[in-house]
Amino acid sequence: MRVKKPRGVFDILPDKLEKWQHLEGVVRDLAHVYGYREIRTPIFEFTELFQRGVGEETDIVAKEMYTFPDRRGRSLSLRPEGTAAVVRAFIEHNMHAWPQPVKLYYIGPMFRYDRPQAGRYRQFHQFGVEVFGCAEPAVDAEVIKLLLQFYEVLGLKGISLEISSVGCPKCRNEFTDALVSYIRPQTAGLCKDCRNRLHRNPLRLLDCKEPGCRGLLTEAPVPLNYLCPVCAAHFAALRNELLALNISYNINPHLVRGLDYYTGTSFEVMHAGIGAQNAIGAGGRYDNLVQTCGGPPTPGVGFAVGIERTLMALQDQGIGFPDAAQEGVFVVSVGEGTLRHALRVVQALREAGIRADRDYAGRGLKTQLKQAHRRGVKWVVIVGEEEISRGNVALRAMDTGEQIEVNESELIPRLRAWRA
RNA sequence: GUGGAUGUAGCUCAAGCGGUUAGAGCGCCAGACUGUGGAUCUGGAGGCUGUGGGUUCAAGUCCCAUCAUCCACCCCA
Repeated sequence: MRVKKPRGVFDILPDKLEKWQHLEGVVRDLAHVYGYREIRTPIFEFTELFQRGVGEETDIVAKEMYTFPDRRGRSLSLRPEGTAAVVRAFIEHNMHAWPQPVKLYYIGPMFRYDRPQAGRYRQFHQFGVEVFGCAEPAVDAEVIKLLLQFYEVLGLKGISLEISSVGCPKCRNEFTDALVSYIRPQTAGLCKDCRNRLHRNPLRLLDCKEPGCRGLLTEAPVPLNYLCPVCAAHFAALRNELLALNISYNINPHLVRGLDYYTGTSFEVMHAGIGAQNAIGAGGRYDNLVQTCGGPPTPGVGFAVGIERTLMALQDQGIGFPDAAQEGVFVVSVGEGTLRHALRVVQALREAGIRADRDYAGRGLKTQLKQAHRRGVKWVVIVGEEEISRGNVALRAMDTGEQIEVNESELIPRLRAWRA
């Protein structure tokens, strides 16, 4: 039996990859302009990093990690998200001694052992930014602005931004107590999942899609009403910053992020039309994460973008990218013994930096032209016995069918002039 | 981990109630057209019908299992 790819992963073929490369270019340009520098961390880390960083109780760590022992029995895991590793690197390289804030971005594959579905894969790709060492709401606003501008540059419409604050651990504990005591008398009306959430992670009750639960929760306490004065002031200041940046948003008091490390600000960008997994980018503040991972107390804020989901959203809207057209030249040889001559022409073009290809087998002229046509090249150079005898080659424009004969030495300057 | 749908050529799909050599369109290769692409016509290659069992004289078709894909739940980007 043929070997097939594992479940939930995919190949990216050239046609598609050109879209990826365009998106990656947008990421790099934008991050650069905003003053972020790229960091690359390993694909795997000690399992403990994610247990401590992401949280042992989260589904991601509890049941979705690719975890395996290395040859000495240490437990390693493929990274399920990007932030924990960046935090580890921040600590390990003493970045707190760098000029603050430290602004980093990353782009690369992540791994989660989930059941595949629209917009969800076992190996997927994220681009994200992290800012360390500045607790100002202005930074929260900056990363949100960067996130939105990313979609804007790509041309994606129909996105919505939702923001909220889950508060610091102190506010969160108060809120959780209030929520549990509010909902406990009505436990019977909750769905099975929510009865479970009540014990494991009461916050998630707010996120339930069951109409019955939503009904019970309309009047329930929300984190925003339990913020301590500091967290409340931060959230108010963030709203002002967003206003200054002309960013429109919805406050979603039921917005809940799935990772334990979030504190305060949280936000999510959604796009309808890519299926049930409609979050295409999300993030928030994590002011305790660096310390939790063994570093000095350092505030942080960042986001992650799902690249596959973003590309899906673009496709859903029929947004094409600037065609990475098959610019280039196809060299056709005609007649006995012209293959060698065609090789020299191809080589000269390539060494001049012009994309050039040819037929290797000396097939018929018609066939070679057909090849050139199908490749979509704009120019064909015909190296034929007749032209060679005059020291020339023929240059044919495939779009107009116009064909002229030029001296071989003029070929490259001529192509260069026309390329503009 | 749970539930539903679907697996036939590279792609999109046919094949009566189980019946003889599994077809078509598109694509691919070639020829018509030994010096000119997109059109037309002709021919060719390409299949263990996802895989493994079972029922039957006979299975693409019915049954079971398994794998994969899609969709949804859980969860998340």
